Amino acid sequence: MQKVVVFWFRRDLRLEDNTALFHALSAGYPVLPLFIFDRNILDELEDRSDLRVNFIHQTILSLAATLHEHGGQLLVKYGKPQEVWQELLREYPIAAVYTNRDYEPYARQRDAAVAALLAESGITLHTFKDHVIFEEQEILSKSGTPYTVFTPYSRTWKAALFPGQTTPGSGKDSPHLQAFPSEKLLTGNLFAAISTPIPSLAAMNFEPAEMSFPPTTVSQELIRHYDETRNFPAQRGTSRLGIHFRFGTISIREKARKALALNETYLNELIWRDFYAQILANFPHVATQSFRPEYDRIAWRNDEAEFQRWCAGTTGYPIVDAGMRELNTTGFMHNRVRMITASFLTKHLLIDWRWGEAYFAKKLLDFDLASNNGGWQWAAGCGTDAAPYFRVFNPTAQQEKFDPELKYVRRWVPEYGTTRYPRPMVDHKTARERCLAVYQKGIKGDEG
DNA sequence: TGAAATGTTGGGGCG
DNA sequence: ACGCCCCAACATTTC
Repeated sequence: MQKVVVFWFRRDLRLEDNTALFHALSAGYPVLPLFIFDRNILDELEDRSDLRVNFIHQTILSLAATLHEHGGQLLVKYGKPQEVWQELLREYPIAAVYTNRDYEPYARQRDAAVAALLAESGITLHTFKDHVIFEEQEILSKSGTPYTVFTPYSRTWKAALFPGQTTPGSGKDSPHLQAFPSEKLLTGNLFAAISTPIPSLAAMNFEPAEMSFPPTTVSQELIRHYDETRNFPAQRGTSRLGIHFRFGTISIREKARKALALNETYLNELIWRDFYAQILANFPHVATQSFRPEYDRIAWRNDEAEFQRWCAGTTGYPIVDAGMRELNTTGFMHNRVRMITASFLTKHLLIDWRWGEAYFAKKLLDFDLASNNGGWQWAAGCGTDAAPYFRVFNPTAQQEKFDPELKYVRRWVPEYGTTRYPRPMVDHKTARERCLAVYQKGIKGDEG
C-alpha cells in the first residue's frame, strides 16, 4: 500500500492559505486530511447543544464536501487523540504528519504526546505557524525578554513586518503576510481513500441547534470606520470575525493585509490577539493565576447568589444586563460591553475574575483562551498592561457615553424603565469604595 | 481601553 | 473702579 502524508486539522478549518496543508500537499505523497472530534474536550461540555460543536460539525461537513470534489476525502474520527493515533498507525502506512501549531496548554501537551507516539514508529510530526502572525519568541524586547505591555509590543510587531526597512510598506510586501496557496494544490495531491462516514452530532451525544453564524468577510467600509464605530454596541461596528479566528475558518494573514491597508485601529486589534497569545505562551501560569501574584491575595466575596444575578442579566444596571442577555441569547457580546460586565463582576461584586472567565468560556462562540484570559485579567487589574486597580468603570457613565440613546439597552432589556426592572443590586458609590478598600488590603497588605 | 475629588482660573454679578 | 463671591470650565491629583 502506498504511503500517505496525514494533514491534521485542528484550529485551522479551511482549505485556503493554510500553511501546514500547503506543505503537506507539496511533500510528494498523497495527502489524507484528518479531523478528530476530541473526547477530552467534548466530554467536558455541559451544554449538549453547544453552538461551537455545531459550528465545527457544519464546517467539517463543508470541508469534506469540497475535498470530495477534488477527489479526496476527509477522515473524521471521534475519540481521544492519542488513542485515535494508535488506530491510525495500524490503519494507514504513514510517511509523515503535518499540522499547524496550537499554543494552548492542553494542545501543547496533546501534541507532545502525539509527536512522541509517532516518533516510536519513526514518523515525524511537522508543525507550522499559521494561527498567529508572530509567535511568542519572534517579538522580544531589546533585552531578549517578552513584552508585557501592549504599546511597545505593537511597535516592534509592526516594525518586524518589514525586516530591514525603515518605512513601512504595504501588506503585500511583507514576508510575514504572504499567503500559502494550499487551495491551488488540492487537485491531484489528495489520497482517495475508502469512504468512511462522518460521525453525526447525535452519535457524539450532541443536539443540532438552529443557528446562523457570522460571515467570514467584512466590508471595507466597516474596517475603514472601525475606530469611530467600534465602541457603540448598538451599531454593527465590529467585525464579528472572532469565531473564525478561533477555529481558523479565515486566514489571519489575509485579514492582517486588509487591516494594514485600511485601518490602524483595526490592525491593533489583530496585534492584541498575537499579544495575548504570546503572554499565555511565555507566562503559562496566567491560565490559572493572576499575572501579578499580589492580586491572588484579594479577598473575593464570591457570593453565589450575586454571581447568578450577573449571569442572568438582572443586576439592575441596564448596560450590564443588556450585555449578559446578549451573551446568553446569541453567544456573542460586544467588546465594549465585555469590559463593562467584567469590571462590574470583579470590582462592584468582588467576584473572582476566574468565575467570569469560565462563564464567558462556556458561552462565547468566539471563546479563545488567550484573549479571554487576557481580557479578564485586564479588567480585574491583575494582568499584563492592566488598568490599575483603582480604575472602576461607572456602569451608568459608560452607558451614557456608549449607548446614549439606550438603543442597545432596549434591544436586550425591554422591561427597562418599567416596574418589572430590578433596582441596582449594589449602589455604585458604595461598591466602588468597598472595591478600592478590599483591593488595597489584598495588594498592599493590611496597613495600606 | 476611568472616574471622582480637588485645585485653579477667569468672567460676571453685585455692593 | 474695586473687591468679593459664585460658579462654570478646565486642569491636576487621587483612588
